[in-house]
Amino acid sequence: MTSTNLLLYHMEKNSMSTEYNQKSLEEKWQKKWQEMKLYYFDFNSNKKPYSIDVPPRYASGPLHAGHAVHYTHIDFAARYMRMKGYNVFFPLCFDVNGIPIEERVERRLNITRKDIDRHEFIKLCSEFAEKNIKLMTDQFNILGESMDPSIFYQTNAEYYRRITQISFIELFNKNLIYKGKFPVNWCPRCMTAMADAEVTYSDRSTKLNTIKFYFKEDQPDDITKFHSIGRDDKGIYVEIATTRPEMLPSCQIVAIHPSDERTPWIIDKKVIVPLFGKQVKIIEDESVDPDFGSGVVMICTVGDKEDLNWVFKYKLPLEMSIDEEGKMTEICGKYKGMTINDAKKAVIQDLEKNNILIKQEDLDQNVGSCWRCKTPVEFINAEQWFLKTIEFKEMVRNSSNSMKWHPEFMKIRLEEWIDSLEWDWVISRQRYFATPIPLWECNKCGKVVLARIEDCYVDPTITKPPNERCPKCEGELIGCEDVFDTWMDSSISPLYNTFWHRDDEKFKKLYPMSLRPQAHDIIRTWAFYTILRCNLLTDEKPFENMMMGGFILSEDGTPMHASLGNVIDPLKIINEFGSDAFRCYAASCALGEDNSFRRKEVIRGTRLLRKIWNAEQFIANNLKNQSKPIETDLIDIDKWILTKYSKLIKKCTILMDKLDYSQTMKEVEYFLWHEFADHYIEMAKSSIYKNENLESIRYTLYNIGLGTLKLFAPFFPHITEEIYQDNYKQYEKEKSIHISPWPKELILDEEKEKDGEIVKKYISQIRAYKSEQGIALNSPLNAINTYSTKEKIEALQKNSQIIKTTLNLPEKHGFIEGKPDIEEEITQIMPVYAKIGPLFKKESKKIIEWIQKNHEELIKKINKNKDLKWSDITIIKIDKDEKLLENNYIKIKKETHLQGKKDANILQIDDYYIEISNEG
RNA sequence: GGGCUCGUAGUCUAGUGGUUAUGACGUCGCCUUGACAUGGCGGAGGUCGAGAGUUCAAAUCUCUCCGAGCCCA
Repeated sequence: MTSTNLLLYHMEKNSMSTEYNQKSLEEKWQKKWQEMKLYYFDFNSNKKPYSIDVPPRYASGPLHAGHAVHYTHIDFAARYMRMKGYNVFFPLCFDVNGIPIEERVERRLNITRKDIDRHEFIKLCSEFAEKNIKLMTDQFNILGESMDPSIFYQTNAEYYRRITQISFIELFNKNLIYKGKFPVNWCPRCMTAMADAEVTYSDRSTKLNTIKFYFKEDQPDDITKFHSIGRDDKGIYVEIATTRPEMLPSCQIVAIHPSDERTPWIIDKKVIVPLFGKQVKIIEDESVDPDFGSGVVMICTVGDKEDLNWVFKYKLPLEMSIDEEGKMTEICGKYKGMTINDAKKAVIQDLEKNNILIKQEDLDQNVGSCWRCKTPVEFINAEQWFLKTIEFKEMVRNSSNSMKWHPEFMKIRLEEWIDSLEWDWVISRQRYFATPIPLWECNKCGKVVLARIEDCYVDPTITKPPNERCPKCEGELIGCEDVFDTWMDSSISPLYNTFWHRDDEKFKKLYPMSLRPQAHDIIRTWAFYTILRCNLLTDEKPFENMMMGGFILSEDGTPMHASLGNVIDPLKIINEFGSDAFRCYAASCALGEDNSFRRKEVIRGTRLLRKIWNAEQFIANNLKNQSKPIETDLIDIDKWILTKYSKLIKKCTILMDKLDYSQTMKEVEYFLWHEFADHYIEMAKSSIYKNENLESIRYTLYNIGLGTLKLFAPFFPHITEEIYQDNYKQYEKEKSIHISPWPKELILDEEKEKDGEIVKKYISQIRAYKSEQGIALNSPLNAINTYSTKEKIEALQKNSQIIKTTLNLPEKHGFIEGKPDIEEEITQIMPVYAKIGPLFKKESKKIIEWIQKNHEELIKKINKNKDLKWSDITIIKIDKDEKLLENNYIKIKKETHLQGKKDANILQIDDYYIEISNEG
């Protein structure tokens, strides 16, 4: 059967009975939770707040599997903390400003933003984003996320941008903002400045062009003996390799490595830039790679970051050959106004025509490009606004150190980024759909007039300045047309969330926030900028805990890309398997590690859910029409399982506090399935059918049934709610499992636990034996006696009733200490390395070899004396004398020869001997 | 080129120094058993990426190399 057929089959089956109909119950609860307003943050509550700085989802399109997993992880934390009694602050929020949305709109309408009115364009962007917000709000709901829509925000709203602007004004007043003319990364397509953090690097192939630079002065003929120096009818030249011939007009110097054999001959000489006739000097510099190209390089302003270093080192003039629209500038003569690519082609053509181009070779190159549109970035010397960053490196580092990172190693990424920072943060962008920079400038003296805090939000392209004329020179005030980098908005999310500048009392209560969840690819942006800015504005860290999600890869372990067709749509998965099952996969993803999408984990989810359903169904059948079970005299086996259950709760609580979801779910799953269902329920049900120990068993079923359901609740909110409502709510006061308290440990009885483990293993081994023999578990087994060690027999005797009932042994079955009529032979002595190793260190190997060599003799001694002493190992010199077998220095293996009674067989399992009658 | 993470059965995975490596999926065999055949019981399947080192003892610690992913230059 295909999975779809299977699903249909079960859906049909389910509709006829009380079985688990996943899909309809998930939809039902998603709707009901909304009506119940279950997840609202209570501003009047006295409960301790647990506040989550939720990543505002970027409103450029629907959620993919990676988002779905990340938000589900956050939901685990929110649901857990709610059950732990916290007042959970879990806002529904969206990030809406910025280039990616502008870019989508431009592509969709096939326009650039300059083709239409600025405010018309902003409106189109806003409409596009609103559609996605609505779509994603539904998706969050379908995923079962418990976000609070009453503390909703979106970063393009005036109420949010107002806070961005106020934060800028405060930073400005603290003298941390400055305007500077500085070469910045520039995307010629998006026509805006970009921060270093927005530049991504990718491989592409290009041409390396070798060009002749003629010497200005005559050179001695000898010089042509060196490589890459030649002569033709126009004179002597040096060869220079470049990938950017269109940048020739801004060539400033030519450089060669000091140890190059040609250096003494050509240093300080002048060469002529081809096509442009400009004279430039040859200098020596360590950072030239002598093996690249001809070993002689031209330096232009500004081709890449390396060029920029030269600019500062040699104080080169910042002549720009490319303008902000990616076109050639004045200095490019006849190429002026051409695009970069057209200019490149034209220059190469002209070089060829003039016999200046020597050769063209293919070259693989790593180029910086715009992280959104992938256009290679250029450097533009432009006036931009900066936030001082470099001088606060230590502050950010200290702040990060005062947080708890999950996982810890992710902190290193932030530190590495801090160490590598060289420039302040360019916060201005020449775009439209973003928060306006709230200032005006005098067109005469350049004085900056800031907006008044009480006036924000303002749009200086529309709003009038606070003063009509420049307060200094009476000049005209021009509204700033630049807008903020979108990270300026998103990196104050902790301030917005905690009512900074909106409500002091709430701010004091909520700041710093409890948890910042995010993915590791934006550590250098969102995490870094948030820590920087919140510290600058509040002198305090923005959050206590950092939860770093990994990447979700496609099923084959490669990154998901629309172009590769390997993108996983979480809604398709949910449609097929349900969202609780999808959440099972999410829970299986370890924090901070990259996880492939594993359909198996979703399938594992469907099975686990059904197991939960069936086990709870069994419990419900035994609680029906009864009053709430109360604590009573518990039988030993109930104390066993309740002790294990209590230990489970303790363990899971620790794991959840560490945000270790995959391990928590594994623990609960194992307990429910392989302790509670496989063993306890098997024991309990035969007792129930014989009306034995009903009160004790019902108490246990109730508490473990409800408790494990609660442990599962953060992971599987739908199924747990359905079962809670049907089976438990009538006895409990909370209207939903998701606001009920996290379970507590009930009893810890080490002795009963130990006995219970013996009973469990005994029963399961006999059960396996029955299964192998083709005997049903509840069919009678005509076993007369069980023999074993004192410890085990005592444990079995204390639980004899439930054992006999479960296995259907005869009432007169005896548990007898000792052995039946058998012969035993010791066949092997096994040294225990963990005990012998630390005691004898380097001697260990010798001793162990000796024991193995002399095992026959040692076996004889054991048969005689029941044990060995150190003195029996004659190569050892040791003062103390211990019994080796008793103290676990050695273990023995025995083989048993049965002397069967006439009318019985003896079955040996582990160290049990079970006498089985041949009759009946 | 640098940093971080990962590499364990056909596939995925647990495993912070103790020699017999966990579990799941798949696979093979047996079983209608009073919650569940979407179940139960059992079996087969491993040079723990490669090599070297530390140690009485290494999947585990160290180094080198190889491969994957992410981040950065």
